[in-house]
Amino acid sequence: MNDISMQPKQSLLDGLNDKQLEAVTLPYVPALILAGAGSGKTRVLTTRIAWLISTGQVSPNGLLAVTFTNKAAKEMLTRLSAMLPINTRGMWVGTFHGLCNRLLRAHYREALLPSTFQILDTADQLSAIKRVMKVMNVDDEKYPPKQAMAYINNCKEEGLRAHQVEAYDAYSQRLREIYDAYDKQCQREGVVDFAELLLRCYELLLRDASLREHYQSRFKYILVDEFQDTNRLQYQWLKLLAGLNMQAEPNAVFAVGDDDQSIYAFRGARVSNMLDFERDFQVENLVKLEQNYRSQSHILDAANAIISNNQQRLGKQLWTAAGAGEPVRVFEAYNDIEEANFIVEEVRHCHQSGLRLDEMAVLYRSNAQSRVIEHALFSAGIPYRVYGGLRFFDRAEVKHAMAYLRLINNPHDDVALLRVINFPARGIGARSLEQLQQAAREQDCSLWQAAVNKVGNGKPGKGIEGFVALVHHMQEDASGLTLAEMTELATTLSGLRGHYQTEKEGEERIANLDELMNAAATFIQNNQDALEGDTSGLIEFLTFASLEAGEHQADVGAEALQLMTVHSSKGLEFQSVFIGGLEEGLFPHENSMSEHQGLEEERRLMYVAVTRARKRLYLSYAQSRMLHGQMRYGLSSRFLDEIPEQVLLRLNQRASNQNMRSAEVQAVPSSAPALPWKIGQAVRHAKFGQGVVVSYEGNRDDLRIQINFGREGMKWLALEYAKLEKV
DNA sequence: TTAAAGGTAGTTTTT
DNA sequence: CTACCTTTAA
Repeated sequence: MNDISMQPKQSLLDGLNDKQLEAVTLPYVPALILAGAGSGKTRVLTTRIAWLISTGQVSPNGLLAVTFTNKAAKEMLTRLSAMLPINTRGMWVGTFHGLCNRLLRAHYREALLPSTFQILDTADQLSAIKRVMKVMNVDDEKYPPKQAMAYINNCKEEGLRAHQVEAYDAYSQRLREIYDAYDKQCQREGVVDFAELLLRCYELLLRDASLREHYQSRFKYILVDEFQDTNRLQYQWLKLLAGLNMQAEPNAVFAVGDDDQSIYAFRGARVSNMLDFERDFQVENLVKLEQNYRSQSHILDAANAIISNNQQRLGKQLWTAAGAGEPVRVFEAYNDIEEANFIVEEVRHCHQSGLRLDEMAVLYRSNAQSRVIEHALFSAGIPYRVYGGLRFFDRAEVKHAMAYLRLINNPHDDVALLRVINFPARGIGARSLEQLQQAAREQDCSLWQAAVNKVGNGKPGKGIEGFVALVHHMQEDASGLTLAEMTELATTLSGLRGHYQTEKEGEERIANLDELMNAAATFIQNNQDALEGDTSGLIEFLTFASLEAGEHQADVGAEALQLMTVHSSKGLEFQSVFIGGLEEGLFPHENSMSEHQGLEEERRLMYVAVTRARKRLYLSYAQSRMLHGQMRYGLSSRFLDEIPEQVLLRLNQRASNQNMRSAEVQAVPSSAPALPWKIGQAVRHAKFGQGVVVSYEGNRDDLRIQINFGREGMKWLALEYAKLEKV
């Protein structure tokens, strides 16, 4: 079956450093690879797979490699194809969700799912939860649906079903009831949410011993990317698949991660899984990849210095063979607008001296910060690209078209039905929908079944009858068509196209519907051999759309400056990097202060940001900035103070805060009493240290002053008693 | 059934 | 300030 040469290709291992080589050629043992930023992590992971296969230690289908994003999985497969003369299609390389989906499709009966089961994305899930809550008569003021969704997802990510969750007070008991009812509704409608894919798969393997043993003996080698981002359920799943405590020897799990780059605790990631892994699997091979091939040493010095302030670390120090390079540039701006203008100017300089725009990135802690920067870039005529907008399959018109396709696949999919039963409008208002839902409840059936029971096969025209006839019509016409033709059918017959043609700004939407047809055709082309002859590939395409929502931004091609949050910069690298908004309260974000280990996560975030830069790094902050429609005065971020002064180049330093501002401040409070301190004035307090005056409250007799003390937080002080001195 | 008005919240995000 | 959601009115 595999006619691969048994001798290791020397070229495969060429150019690896000692540590990388050690990791790649580890024997059949559990291993933890601590891979620093820019240390060649992906290379080690893929070379390990290629080495295992080409030396005949395992066949391509005897290993499983799991990642978090489709991008990472795709990257791995591409590199593998380049290294090995094999067809990588069919290999178990994919995301947690993708692999679980694959397993559930293969064993849908054992998993108690219909063969047509569909996947709910976040928006679908929220609307499903709202529906459950309405049926249960839950007060959505007291129980916001978003919160209920977070509760449900958290439970699932902890591996807990409703009956396993502890709930002592009435409030959480109610949440538990919602969870239970929601799960039942999903089961009834044949849909699963993202977390369900994993939990369902985990439970299946736990319950079905023969299935479990089959996969345990098949996947002797398991490789995990970004291990620091795994949540509890994902780790449990891995342990189960590896046969930990079930076999004499667990399978060889090769976990690659970087505790210093763990920035997703807020969505359930547990860095502690790394320590647990070391203990649970009795790891004797901890390999640290510390040589960095990306940045010059001033940048690494800054990164190392920052991260060394964290207590909870496995410990690691990046180094480079490249030279010291340029110093880290620091700019203090008067306000957010000046900061943006500074960035624009520097980008222009770099660009003029030959650096491509897409070799530069502006990073920020929160999306709101991009506005001002975008404005400045737009005025300067510099092309830019913002990451993180709507993705292709998330667009409303695409979701509508997909809902019709879902109904062709399975009309009992209530989420899909509700999305389009009256879109385009066909006279089914809230009233008739209410009646339909009532009927479905009474007959304990899907909305579609209730609709059919009511109107039979339906007649063309308006209302529910028309809708039933439409879906029947689609289903009949769809048989025998290719996927692209089916998509065409769904968008025209439904009236979607017609609807957007009459709409003012419908042109782009029509273009997206056309693009969807292209996507369908491309999908079939790319998956020809994976799809069996007689299927249209509809189910597979629907799954693809849910699991891979596509690129974040539209025009990937053009050369443009890259704008993104620090989170979305993870894994990327740029010649020049700008990190803006380095102010207490913004970065580190004030909300993180009250979170458990929140500051350490912010620091890791800063570490990720700094290590994106290859040659040049700019750090900037503003003395004041517009936030929530209010002027905010902040101190510079503590992370700046953590960088040794000798690697910094301070481009400017303002003597003190009030100089620039006095003129403006005097004009603001017309009716305010004479104030001893101006807004923006830097002050010192005996207990809280240095801070900045932010605002006042009260009248002459009872005047209170708000001061931003940075790391001590925002304080209100009675002016009468507070002992303040000017700085 | 749509449009306008009002209210509210406002870190980070992949699947 | 502004984007988004819900309610309310035509």
